Amino acid sequence: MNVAEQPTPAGGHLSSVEAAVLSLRERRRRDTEIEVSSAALDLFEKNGVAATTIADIARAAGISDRTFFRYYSSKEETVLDFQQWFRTPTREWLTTGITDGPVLEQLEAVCVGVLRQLDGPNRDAANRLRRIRALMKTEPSLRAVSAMLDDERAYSLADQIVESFHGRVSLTEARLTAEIVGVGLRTACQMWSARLDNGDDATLEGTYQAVRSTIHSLTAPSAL
Amino acid sequence: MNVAEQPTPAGGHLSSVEAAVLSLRERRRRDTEIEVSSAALDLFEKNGVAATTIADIARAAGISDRTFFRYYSSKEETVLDFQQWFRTPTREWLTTGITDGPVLEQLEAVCVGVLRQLDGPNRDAANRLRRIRALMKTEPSLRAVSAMLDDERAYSLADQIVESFHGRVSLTEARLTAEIVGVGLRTACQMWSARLDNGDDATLEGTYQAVRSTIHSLTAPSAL
DNA sequence: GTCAAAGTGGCATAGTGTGCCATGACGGCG
DNA sequence: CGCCGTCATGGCACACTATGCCACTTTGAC
Repeated sequence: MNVAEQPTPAGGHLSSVEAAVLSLRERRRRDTEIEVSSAALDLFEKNGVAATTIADIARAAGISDRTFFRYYSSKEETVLDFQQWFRTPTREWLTTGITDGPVLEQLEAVCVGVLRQLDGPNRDAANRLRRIRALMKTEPSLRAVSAMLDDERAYSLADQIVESFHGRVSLTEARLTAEIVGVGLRTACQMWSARLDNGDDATLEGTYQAVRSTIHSLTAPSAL
Repeated sequence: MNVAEQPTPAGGHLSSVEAAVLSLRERRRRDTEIEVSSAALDLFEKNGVAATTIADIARAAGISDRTFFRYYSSKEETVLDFQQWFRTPTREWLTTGITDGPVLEQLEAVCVGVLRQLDGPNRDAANRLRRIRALMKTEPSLRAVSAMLDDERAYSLADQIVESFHGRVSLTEARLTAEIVGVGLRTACQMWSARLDNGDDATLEGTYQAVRSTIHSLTAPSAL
């Protein structure tokens, strides 16, 4: 697992395992993705999301409008693809790492692993995440597309869980598990970003743990 | 509260208190909304969402394209406005009905009240909800817009909670509360719709209670 | 009846999203 | 090296989405 040529690429994409053997084409695609994503983020910060057109982004990234849509299906997605960070670890868990403990805890452990990466070795990824979260505070269209993507991800994650757990988990449980983790992650990111803006130094992992325990205390204690 | 002229309008909109004194303008607007919403639902069921253009809907509803955008900002929203059913009861709770019990439970009680309406006196609203849920199973764009609206609603609901509870609830708790209830409602609607498709007869309220207890058991029991 | 406010439709225009096709680069193979 | 299937790109065309502007009508208050 010797990652030499890309000591974490500019965009802040997680350069975990997959950097192993990329063909030239794949590497160029990766480069273009980073170029587009990073150009878009700059433009969004400078002019706002609404005032930035796809043509602007494409020009700044050195590609044609037509090609833009072969990479992303909307301008908002260009900066929201950080959600992919969870995809590979999740797939690995589902294919080889399942234990017989509670599903929710296992999934949370996977996420904590990713967050720990962001707190530690993957600072530029975390910085990019922070810039995006800052934008999301003032850009409803980013929140909208983010909600869309989150939902789609939770939807398909639930299906994968049901399949991988082979009947031990109902679809309802899987859906709720996926959604609860999603809510937690989203909220943790918001809080983390807010705390950093206040001058405090918070970690993503720590913030997520706090959120987790808040969820716990909200749902559990009310005797009923 | 004598509702004479509209014994629950075609579209299935909740005709609760607000039907009291509507000016002519307001009533015509309501009528147009129902006309559009109902025409859109028919077209979506017949031709699919993607194949239905805004021009189609507008023509079917007897308005111009330009006017369409003064009612809804996308074709998907025309059928997803049922989320508004929760708005009035929620506002009433926040302005006059707050107790000092746990926030989550209070909000859940509000939602259960709405669901009970749908199970009982407001059958046509429930039927409309079911048609929409059926569409959502096969129409990703509807799910996408729905996720967008849900998120926006949760976002603003959290702000309102913080304000109304005047410091007794943190923003984080409010956000999580709003999101958890949202997740529960969404999941309950899905399950309810799925059960009806299976021939079982489920109530929205009962399904929601089941979801609620599943959330409870997912988050609480893992000792830790 | 008069008038301000609001709703409506038509027009123009910017931006979004996709199919189609020609061109050129990649990568395997003889 | 040179051939060729595969893939990525850019340009073009086209349909749809979305909004601003303006003229016209309706509503509702005086």
